[in-house]
Amino acid sequence: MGDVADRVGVSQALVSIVFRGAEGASDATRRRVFEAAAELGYRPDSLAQGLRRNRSRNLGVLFSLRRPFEVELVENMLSISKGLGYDLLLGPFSPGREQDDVIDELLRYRCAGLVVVGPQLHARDLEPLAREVAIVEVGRDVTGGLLDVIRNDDAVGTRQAVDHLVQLGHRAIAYLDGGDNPGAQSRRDGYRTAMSDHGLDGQIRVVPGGYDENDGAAAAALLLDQRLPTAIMAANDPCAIGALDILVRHGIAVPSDISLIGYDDATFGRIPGIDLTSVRQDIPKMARLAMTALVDRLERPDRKPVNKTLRPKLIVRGTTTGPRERSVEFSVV
Amino acid sequence: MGDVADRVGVSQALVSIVFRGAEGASDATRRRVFEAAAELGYRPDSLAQGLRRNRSRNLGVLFSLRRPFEVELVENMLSISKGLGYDLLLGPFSPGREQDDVIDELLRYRCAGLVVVGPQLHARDLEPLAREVAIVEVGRDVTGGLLDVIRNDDAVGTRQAVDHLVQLGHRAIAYLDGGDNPGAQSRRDGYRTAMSDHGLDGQIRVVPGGYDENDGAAAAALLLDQRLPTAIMAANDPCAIGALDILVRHGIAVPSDISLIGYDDATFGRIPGIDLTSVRQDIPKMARLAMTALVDRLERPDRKPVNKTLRPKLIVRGTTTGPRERSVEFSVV
DNA sequence: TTGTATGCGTTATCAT
DNA sequence: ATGATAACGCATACAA
Repeated sequence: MGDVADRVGVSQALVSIVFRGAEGASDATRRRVFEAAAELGYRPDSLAQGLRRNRSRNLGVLFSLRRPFEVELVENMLSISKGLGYDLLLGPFSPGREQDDVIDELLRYRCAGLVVVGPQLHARDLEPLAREVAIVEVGRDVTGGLLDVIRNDDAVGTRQAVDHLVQLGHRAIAYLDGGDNPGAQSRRDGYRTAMSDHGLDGQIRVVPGGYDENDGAAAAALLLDQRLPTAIMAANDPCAIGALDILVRHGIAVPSDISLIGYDDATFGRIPGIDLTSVRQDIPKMARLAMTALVDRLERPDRKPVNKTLRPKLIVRGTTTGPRERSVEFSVV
Repeated sequence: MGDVADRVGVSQALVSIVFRGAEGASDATRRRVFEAAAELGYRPDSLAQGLRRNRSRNLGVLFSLRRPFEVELVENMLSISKGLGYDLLLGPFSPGREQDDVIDELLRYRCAGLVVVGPQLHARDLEPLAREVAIVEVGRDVTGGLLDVIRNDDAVGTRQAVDHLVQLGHRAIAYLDGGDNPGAQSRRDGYRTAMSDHGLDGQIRVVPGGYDENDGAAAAALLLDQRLPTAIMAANDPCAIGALDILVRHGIAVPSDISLIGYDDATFGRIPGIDLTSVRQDIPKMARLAMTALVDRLERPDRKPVNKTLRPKLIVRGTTTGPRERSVEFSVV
């Protein structure tokens, strides 16, 4: 920065003003500073900036690189935070790097706020941290004390899916569970309650599964050993995809033999040929809410925690249709 | 840090020594420093550290969050860089953030070295930068001037795949192309040359495609309008998966009707039910080579550029088998 | 083994 | 509108 100042013949302070877009510099000076900077290939030093600024302009996000839903969320957050004038540092979980490690690294970079997406530790482990940094949880099932929470009404989502299937005439509807992943419990509860409300208690089947293709495939394999349902709901899209592959490879056509519904409806990871009926979470909106909640909290630390629940929406596509005749075989509870 | 020093009753410099693990502090002091730090919840400030150290301990990696191969590479690099004592900053491409922007942000954080994975700009655009920071390219088809290059012998990979299929009796082998993605040209060339070497010039069919499921599905759809081959090679795994879904949905069984081979063999994104025959790139090894090349260059800036090409390995799994009888129909060139 | 002093690049305060 | 100067948290050279 000194070089630029020398080149223009002004003080460092002025160059700083120009680069921050702060007031107190003539237009002529601004132009000359930018010119000189371009010629010298000058680039502001984020490290020094962060050090000097009392309140850091760094935000961090904890997530899993392997979950399309989270990746898409992060992509949205990246552009939003840029618009808000913050740097968003990525803190991916990876083999051997658990939540604590990632948080630690992010904090070393002076992140004043953290968005936590994945599951990992329980929310209560974050509460103490919330006194140190602003924390927003996304997609978890918690109602935090000090934490802001942006979540999806997962139970409503699975309920919509059940309603849809029942309306199509299905009764034997199996659920491929999401285990202890974020939102999984609500989704499972929503399925159970909805089935019960439709008088289908006897048809409730929750198959152990998870959030990735492996889990879906394993769950589907379990189903194959038993009497098949006429419809399957999966805890999320990758799970549905994994199940679908197993089904198809065993000669079971979707949707003519079995209807299939996923959850998330992330555009990334969506396989066009499959055209999966799925429960959509409004990812761009969740990203925006999370980032604004975080920034808002930084500006007003004593604001009372936000707890925003979004309503998902079933997107009907090509993997659901009415049950075959053989479904009658199951209809007797 | 001053707080810790006060608490223990020593100077800041000593605390610094202890935290860096440098020599010059008694064991007793070390213990007391760590104790005090734990009590106060002290955490070293990466920003200040980076600012003070002349040679930064920050590295950066440019990649796409949406490509499983690259994500897996990055996951490996994360743990490796940690072991080497460097921080690896993530610079993901995302909608609206092109290569130049990402590089700029990484450089602001004083990354002394960059690993560039994705395609985006051509290598010649990086050459000028290479005087400013150490740059390692991974997976590209370039032979750089100032840049280190770690790559896979893509042509050998597709050749192995062709050899395998020919050995099984296939002749009508179509190739779903990767467009202008990294490595795609070599893979295509390898296919062409291998086919030619087997006297199958007349069977060469390169279908326009790309590196994700969408591309694979679209390419497969094109194939469906024509006479089907007995085997399909895809430019990478997602492309193969996309094609597979289209095939299966049209009642074409894999491998009994058509054999299918992918490329990359990343464990992440691998769908267990599919059991795809694929050309494996040794991702952990590539990650290690890239990181060590980068660190090595930082320590010896004048070292002449490394250009390491790894040999891929065909992993035969469940999607390839001998052609059906009807393949005879194509066997007359 | 330990302490003192200086500077990294930037921002912010206070002058001018 | 512009300049001088201190301070951010830390690492390092040097002195003790």
